Amino acid sequence: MVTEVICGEQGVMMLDEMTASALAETFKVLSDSTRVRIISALVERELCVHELSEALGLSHSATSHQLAMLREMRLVAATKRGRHKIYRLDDEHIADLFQQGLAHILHT
Amino acid sequence: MVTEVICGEQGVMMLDEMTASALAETFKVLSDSTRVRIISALVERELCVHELSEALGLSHSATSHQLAMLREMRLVAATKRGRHKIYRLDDEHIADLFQQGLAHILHT
DNA sequence: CAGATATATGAGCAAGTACGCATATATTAT
DNA sequence: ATAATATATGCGTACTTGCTCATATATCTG
Repeated sequence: MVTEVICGEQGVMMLDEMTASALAETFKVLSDSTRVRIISALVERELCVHELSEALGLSHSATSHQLAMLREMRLVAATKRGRHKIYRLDDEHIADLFQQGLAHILHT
Repeated sequence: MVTEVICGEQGVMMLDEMTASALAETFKVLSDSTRVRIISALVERELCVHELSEALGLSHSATSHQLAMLREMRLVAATKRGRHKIYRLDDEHIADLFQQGLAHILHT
């Protein structure tokens, strides 16, 4: 008699909650179109808040809030120049994920 | 006299909202630790709902809800086998992004 | 100095999200 | 047929999120 294994006889390999949370946290950054657009622009060159908010078509406040979030996650860094604050990408990983994700979207 | 360009004199290259939204939508899938864990398990082998919910430590309902979402996005597919429904990954891209993201997390 | 410009940030709100509960359906076992 | 098992799904709820508004700080201009 053949005992067919259907379910639950082998162990399940699964990422632990802590690592999964850290990973999810990283992807969360790119899960909003505003942040995706900010990063897409910063991949090209560094920009000030004013340039970003104009390109986004959003208020300075909204833009600044998102930049604050990206700063807290150490994905962007800023340098003050006069009354401007110039933002740049400060994490290779995010740019890589962005590029790979974009490539996948476009090849479909 | 040297006119130093500070801001706003060059055009800003930025992804359009539609493409950015599509990209964000993709990353949103991986922006939750439960879904990350489900995908991490399905990368190894196909699994039924019961196995997933046990490994997750979540209710069958919660697990089923997340699987429904992944199904709608065509990232997983299911085959009914008796009273079990066996889920498997059905999108190469997501597995790639997951792997790359994980590699980045671990090398830090 | 006063006024304009550039950015930051707390509060509040509307929309979205992830979970559990209750319930429904389908399949298998007794 | 009845009970148990496996999964799906509508609803309610607690939580999160992304924006605007109001306000604050800093810098530049006249």
